[in-house]
Amino acid sequence: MEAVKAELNKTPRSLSKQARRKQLIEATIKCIADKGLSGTTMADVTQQAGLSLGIVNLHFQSKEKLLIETLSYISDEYTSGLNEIFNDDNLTAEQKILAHINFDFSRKIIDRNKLAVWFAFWGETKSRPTYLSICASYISEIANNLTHLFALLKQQGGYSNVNPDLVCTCYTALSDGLWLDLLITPKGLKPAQAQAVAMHYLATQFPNHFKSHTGH
Amino acid sequence: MEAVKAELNKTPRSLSKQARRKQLIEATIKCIADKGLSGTTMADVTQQAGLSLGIVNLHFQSKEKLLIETLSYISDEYTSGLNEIFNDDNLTAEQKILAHINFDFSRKIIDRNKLAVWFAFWGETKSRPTYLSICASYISEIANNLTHLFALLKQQGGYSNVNPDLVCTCYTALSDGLWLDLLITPKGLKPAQAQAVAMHYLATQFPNHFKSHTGH
DNA sequence: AGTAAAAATGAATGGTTATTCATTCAGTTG
DNA sequence: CAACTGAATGAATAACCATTCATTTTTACT
Repeated sequence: MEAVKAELNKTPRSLSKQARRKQLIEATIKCIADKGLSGTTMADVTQQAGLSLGIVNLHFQSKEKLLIETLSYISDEYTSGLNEIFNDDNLTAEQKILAHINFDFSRKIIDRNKLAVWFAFWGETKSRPTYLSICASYISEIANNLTHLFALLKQQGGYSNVNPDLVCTCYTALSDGLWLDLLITPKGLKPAQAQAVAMHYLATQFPNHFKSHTGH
Repeated sequence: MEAVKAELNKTPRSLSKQARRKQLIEATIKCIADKGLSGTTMADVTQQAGLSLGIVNLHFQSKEKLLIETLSYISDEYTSGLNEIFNDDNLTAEQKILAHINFDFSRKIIDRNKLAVWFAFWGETKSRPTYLSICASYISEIANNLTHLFALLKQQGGYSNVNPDLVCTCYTALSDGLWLDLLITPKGLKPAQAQAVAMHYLATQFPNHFKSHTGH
C-alpha cells in the first residue's frame, strides 16, 4: 500500500500496474459521483485520470470489469478497516463497538463521492448478480462480527433483555440509512450528527456503556 | 384512479392518455428492477408494455422525462399513502404512528421492484439535481409530520427524555436502511422481521405505547 | 358507410460510446 | 548507444440506442 503511494512521484510511465489500476479506479469513483453510473463513459474516466482513451481496456479489459473492480475496491477498504478493529486484541468489546461507530462515520468512509458509489451499485444489485455477490460477502462477515460483540457486551454488562441479532440488524440498517441521509441531504445532516444518532440507538440498548448526548 | 383501472379492459387504442402513461411507467419500473437504470432501453420498456418503439416519445417526449415521471410516480404513491394517515382525524397520534409503520412495510411499498427503483434513483441524486429535488420535497414534508406525531406522543405519554427530532431522524434512517436490507438480502430479512425491527426501536422510545416482540 | 381526428407503429436516422490495434514513446539491457 | 520490451496513445471501427416521422390503424362523429 505504502509502496504504491510512493510510486506516485515517479514519472507516469514507470508506475506499476497496480498503481495505475488504483489511479483508474479512483478516477472512476470521482466520475460516478459526478455523472452517475449510467453517465460515466470511458472518455470521462480516462480524462479524469489524465490518461488516454485506450488505457482502461489495457488494464481492465472492459468497462464492466473496471466497474466491478471499483465496487470491490471500496468494499475492501471498508471491510479491511473494520477487520483491523475486530482483530485488535488490545480492545475490549465496548471499545471495539466504539471504534466501529467512529469508523463508520469517519471522513474516509462517508466521503460523499464514495457514498454515491455505494448507492449507485446498490441500486443495480437486483439486476446484476455480480454486484450482489460482492456486497453479500462482506455484509454477512460484518454482521457476524458485530453480533458477536453485542453478545459479549450483553454478557459482560448484564443486559439480559438485549437480543444481539436484533441489535445488529437494527444498528446496521440505521447506519446504512444515515449514509443515505448524508448522501442526499448533505445540507441537512452533518457527519457528527449522524454519528450521534447511531450512538443514541446504542445508548438505548447499552445505557451503562454508551451515552446519548443529544437527548432532552 | 378507479376509472383508470377500469379502462384496462378496453381495447388498447381506447385507453386514456393517463392510463397509457401509467402503463408505460409500470413497465419502466419492471425494467429498472430487471436491468438496472443504466441497462433499460426504450426498446426494453416498450416491449415490456407490449407496445411499439415510438410510444414513449409520443407520451413523454423523451426517455429522461419518462424516468422523472417514474420517480415522481413512486414518490407520489408513497407520500399520498402517508398523508392519508396523517390527515385522518379519527386516529390518535399513537394510531397514526402505528399506521405509518404498517404502511412503510406493506406489500405495496416494499415490493422489490419498487425498492430497486428507489435505490436506482437515490444512487444518481448526487449527479442529477432533478432527481434530488423530487426526493428532497417529500422527505422534509414527511419528516415534519412524523416529528409532530412524536412530539404529541411525548407530551401525552410523559416521555420527558424523548427528543422528537432525533427520533424522527433515527426512525427514518432505520426505515430506509431496512428497505435496503430487503432489497439486497431478500433471503435474509423478511418484511415482517423488518417491521419488527422498526417496532423494536419505537419501543425503546415509547415503551408504554409500543412493545417489541422480538426481545429476549 | 364515410370522413376526420387521434393514436400507434416501426423502419430509418443520427448521435454516442465501448473497443480495437497500428503506431509512438519511454525505460532497460547488453 | 543501439536494440529490445512493454506501456501508452488515439484515430478508426463497430455496436448500440434514443429519437423522428411517414404511414397505418383505430375511434368518434355525422
